[in-house]
Amino acid sequence: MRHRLKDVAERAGVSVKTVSNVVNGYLHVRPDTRARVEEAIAELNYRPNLSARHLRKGRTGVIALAVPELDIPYFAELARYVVTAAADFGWTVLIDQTGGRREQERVVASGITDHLIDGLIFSPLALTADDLASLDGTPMVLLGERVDHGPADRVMIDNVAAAREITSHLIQLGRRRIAAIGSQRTPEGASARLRLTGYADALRDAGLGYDEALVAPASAWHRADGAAAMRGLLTSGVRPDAVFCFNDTLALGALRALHEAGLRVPEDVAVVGFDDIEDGRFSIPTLSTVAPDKEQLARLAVELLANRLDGERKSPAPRELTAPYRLELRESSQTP
Amino acid sequence: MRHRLKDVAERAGVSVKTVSNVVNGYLHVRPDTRARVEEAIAELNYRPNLSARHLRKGRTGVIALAVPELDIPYFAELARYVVTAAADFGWTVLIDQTGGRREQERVVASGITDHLIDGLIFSPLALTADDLASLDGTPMVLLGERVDHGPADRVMIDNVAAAREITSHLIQLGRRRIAAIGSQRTPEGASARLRLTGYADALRDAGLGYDEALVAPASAWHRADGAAAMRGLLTSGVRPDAVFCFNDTLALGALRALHEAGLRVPEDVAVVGFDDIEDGRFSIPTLSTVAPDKEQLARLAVELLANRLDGERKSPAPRELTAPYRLELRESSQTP
DNA sequence: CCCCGTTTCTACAACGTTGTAGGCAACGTT
DNA sequence: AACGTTGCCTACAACGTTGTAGAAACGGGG
Repeated sequence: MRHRLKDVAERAGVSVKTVSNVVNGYLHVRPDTRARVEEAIAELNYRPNLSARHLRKGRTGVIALAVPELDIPYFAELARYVVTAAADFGWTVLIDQTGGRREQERVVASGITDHLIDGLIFSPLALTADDLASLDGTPMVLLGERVDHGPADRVMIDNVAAAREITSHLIQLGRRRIAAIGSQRTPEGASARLRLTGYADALRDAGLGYDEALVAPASAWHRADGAAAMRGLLTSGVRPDAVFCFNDTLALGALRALHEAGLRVPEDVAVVGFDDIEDGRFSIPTLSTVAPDKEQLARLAVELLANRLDGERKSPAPRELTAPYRLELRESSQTP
Repeated sequence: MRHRLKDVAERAGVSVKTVSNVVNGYLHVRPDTRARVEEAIAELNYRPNLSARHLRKGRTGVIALAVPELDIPYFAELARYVVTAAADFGWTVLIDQTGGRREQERVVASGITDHLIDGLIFSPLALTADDLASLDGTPMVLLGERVDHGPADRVMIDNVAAAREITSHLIQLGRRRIAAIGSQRTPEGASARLRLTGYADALRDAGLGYDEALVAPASAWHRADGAAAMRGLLTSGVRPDAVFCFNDTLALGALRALHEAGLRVPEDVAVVGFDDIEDGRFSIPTLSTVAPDKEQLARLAVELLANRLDGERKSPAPRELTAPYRLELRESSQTP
């Protein structure tokens, strides 16, 4: 049922290599020979065996994308763009979930890699710089904001500036007791640290004090965590008039908690998030947020990986690229 | 940098095959030989070349999951469960996006398949029975409710019964003008047809008439489509007191449109959806929905595929399995 | 002490592909 | 007419792995 070059060659009355040449678009094949081969290919419904091709060529045409969780909307949207961008390079994308667990991230970074993929685009949460250093040199691009990974190609957005900008927006609305949800003390919390820095910077710029009581931690960044953190803030008596949530799912959870508490958004409390996931465009109220250019992030990551693959031998210095972002101001922070 | 069996063999002073035997856990290897080989493997950080192994073995250890869009939460959640279930069988999952386009679905079903993957789990939207029949027989399991695919292994939930049950729930609330959002006339709309059937059945059971004006089509099932359809219903003057949306994203869009129109949910209009995506547990109000057992769906699909791979030669009759579902009743259909 | 079965290991071939080297015509140039 | 050049094609080897067949060493029963 499944045919090989040899079968096509016999049917077309040429050598195996000639068929290979036709399949690969080699120039010097007589038109009638080419036609005969193509006919045989069609008749047998021949498809190349990629394992064999890749064994021979040393490349597999597959890259992996490793993300913590696929059902976090931000990563799902990112995955979509990466798959699209990779297709432009003729690559297939193998998607891995690490669950954000260091052990699984190490497995993905070293194990799964084995000869099955040409390169890796990686959004690590828990991986340490040491882990990365111990890798055999599978070409890899980091996608995200972990700061302490040591030398590696990387694509990100300026988290500090973005966080500062959206916090300033809240200040310009006249809010003065601005809470933050999503801080993390663990080493995994690099995004959290950067966004917290931007938040604190904006407060300082405006001459507002930084109040520890207004900063709520969230170990994970799911809706449930955002709701819990918001409830905590409300019962603690700090009475915020605005909340900067470190991602959109946290913000959606916070909206829910505010709703349950009978508070109006944005009249009583303004809410902003980070990531610009689709849910935020349809939530009640719609969610103001930092919108990273995900398409650009994905495209840059794929291009960096392509460069790394081509120049593999030369191993140029690691590059860091920054993708743009913009503020997407919607109902949750606009007085109607 | 990257080593082969041969390198390990030379270092350990044994034959290539002995190293292979150690790697594959072959029994008859003397303990001290095994130890020596394992030491060499560790020293060289040897990893098998999967392309070569698979070329030799005829299996790749990779299965593909093809879904229309990864950033549709339902598919993202499903993908997560499939990846997890596949891991139990030692499989890596390659995720493909088809965009629901027939052409891309054909490519995935026949092209990408080529020797790179052992099998395929497929949520087709646009693929026809003819397309499927023309495939070479890559082991495949369909995941979803398309009815006219011809013989193929398949996993699904009973859409008609589920739609009927949740519609009946609305009727039991005392609602009488129950709209439906998401109907489709295209051949792709198999899920839509089944859910519409269940909706109509429930109305008939209750002695309520089926009113064409209460059924709103939606070409895609995104939030924006749900919002648009709901606005259409509201301006058409049919004044529904409940809406059954054929999936949760439609329902979230509908909630948004109702909010904009100043209508209260569930007091003025009750809303229910289908799929039980995470957003619905935190929306305002929280969303009543049909909750398919996604974990079970994924597990059954992977198991069917495993069976199909083992018994490939025998090619048993296609099997259809049904996963359970339950109603998840939340605020959007409960009078507080 | 020989025979036979088991354990341990090895050599070889093959999976399907493509790069390399080279052969044979046909052509244009000296 | 001899020459190099180009176009077209083929044979062979190699990518790294594992199945097969079988050799060598070993041990136990006659």
